[in-house]
Amino acid sequence: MIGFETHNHETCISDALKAVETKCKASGLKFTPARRRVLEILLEEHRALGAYDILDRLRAEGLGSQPPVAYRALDFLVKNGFAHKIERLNAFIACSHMGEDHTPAFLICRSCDNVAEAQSAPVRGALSKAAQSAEFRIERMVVEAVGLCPKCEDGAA
Amino acid sequence: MIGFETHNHETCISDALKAVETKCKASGLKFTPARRRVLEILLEEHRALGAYDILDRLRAEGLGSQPPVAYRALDFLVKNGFAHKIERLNAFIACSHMGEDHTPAFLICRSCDNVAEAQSAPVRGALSKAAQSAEFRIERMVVEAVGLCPKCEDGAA
DNA sequence: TTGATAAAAGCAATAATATAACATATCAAT
DNA sequence: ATTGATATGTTATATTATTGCTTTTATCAA
Repeated sequence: MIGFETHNHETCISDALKAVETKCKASGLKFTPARRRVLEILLEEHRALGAYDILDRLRAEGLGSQPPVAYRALDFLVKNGFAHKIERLNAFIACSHMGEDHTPAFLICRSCDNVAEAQSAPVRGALSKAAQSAEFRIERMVVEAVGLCPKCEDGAA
Repeated sequence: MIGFETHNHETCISDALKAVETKCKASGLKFTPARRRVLEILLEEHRALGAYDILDRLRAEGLGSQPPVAYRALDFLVKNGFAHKIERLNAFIACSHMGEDHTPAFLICRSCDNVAEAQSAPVRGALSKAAQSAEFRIERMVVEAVGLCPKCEDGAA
């Protein structure tokens, strides 16, 4: 799980961008400058950003100034699995498992708002059993846990 | 799991209200008219309602006309576990397991927006394992699955 | 190369969701 | 009765998200 531990951020960004480029080319998706820049911003920050935070940065860079600019780029990224929306925060974060087909589960620190992306495959398994008995067919899942990350647990205990 | 199957709605409402009354009395919580009415509305509808849907009804009944009226009542209900917020829908629903200490998991039908509340204890178990390896301490969880309920699966397949 | 067409971007307006701030009222415990 | 804590009334505003319409750009077939 990528999340609270440190890592080489430069390669993390460039690897992710490369993976997305490849996937877009393969799928005929258009990885336009605005979409690319929004993903870069999310990757650089490496935390959940609100649409208007992103819009502010786009504005500052002359890449657009109206809400739809940000929302369209984010829609594209989310729809194609390159980013996720954290419902709890009304915010967006770059995907940590580019390319892999996955259902994410998020660990959200309530103190510093950092977000780690865990795999929710076991979670999905557990829930689908309950769903089956209700004859409910699960298509997508949102799993968000709120708590304290290691740093904040130590610092602000 | 309460949810998509039919049931006796009258007793379902009155039982829930009675349980909440009891719990409030026991805990020294004030179950005021506005709070009670909001819970009643949620119980009657038996589905997720937006804060402004609720506000409209309160307005029509002369119980208050400004957003804070609805949000305050909802905050009270959610904080004390009598209702839940469905993050995915920005909407609120009465709890189906009044009194029991539980972490809910929701099954949301994308077609009719009905919501069933399942238990997420096994889900929590699955996730806490992943969280442990990241030294993350989970305090609360949101589990929301989107899919098709039995009725809509049959009807709109 | 051009013309058709589908996707994306530009732009203005507004909708939907939620909170802040502050004054007033209620109620329970001293 | 006085205090302190909680709840309500009210105005205003903040935050998040979408609609609708026009113009531009990319794609692709003739």
